[in-house]
Amino acid sequence: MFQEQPPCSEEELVERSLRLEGLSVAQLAARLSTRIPQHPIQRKGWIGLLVERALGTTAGSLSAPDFMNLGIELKTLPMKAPFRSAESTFVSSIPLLRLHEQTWETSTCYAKLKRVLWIPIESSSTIDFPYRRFGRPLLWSPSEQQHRVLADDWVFLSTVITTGGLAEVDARWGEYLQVRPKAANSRASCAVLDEDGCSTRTLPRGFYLRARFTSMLFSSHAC
DNA sequence: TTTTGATCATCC
DNA sequence: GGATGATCAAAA
Repeated sequence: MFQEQPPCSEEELVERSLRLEGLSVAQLAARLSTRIPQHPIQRKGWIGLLVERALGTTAGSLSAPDFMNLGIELKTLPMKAPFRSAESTFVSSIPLLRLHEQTWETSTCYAKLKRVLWIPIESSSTIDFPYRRFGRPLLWSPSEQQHRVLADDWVFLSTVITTGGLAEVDARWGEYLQVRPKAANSRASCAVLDEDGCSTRTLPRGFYLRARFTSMLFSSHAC
């Protein structure tokens, strides 16, 4: 199956991504000689994989930014209207047993958020899936203000988790970042230490960016 | 089985 | 309508 070679520079990646603007899902799928899954439920994550192939990502399933050599993470972003993202954005799984070894600066979360190539895609249910179009990509790094809030969120949530408070944490915590389940289903489990330091099991979690935040991010870069 | 890619479906 | 918790698919 057709796949682009990895881009050698940020400029090349941006140039390549700009060529997606205005393309429909059907058009990009045709260029990559692939078929669109029939059922909506089979399309979860499919757009992201399609764009990865179109742009030539290199990280595979590693816990690293998609373009490892460039330090850039790729995210498709469903937009229900201009500047209105429809969903939260998964950032990274939370390594519950090793989180205490990380700081914000060394975290896998920050590794992905320090530079992101956002590819907006129409997601309104009024547009048939194949006809949804890609918007103008945005190569973004957190502003000083955004960085401050993200760092605060991460430190706060991570501190609660590493001190055994995970059971209390839910998705309402955090201003820009939130903690939510990241698993095949609610019966999935992974190891974690409880508040007494005893090994137990819990639902795997991940850090997500709130839709409110990604909407803001796009409106602040509007021309 | 785990990590990636996310969106679905329900509850408020 | 929006946010939260649950879930689905591909790849390794």
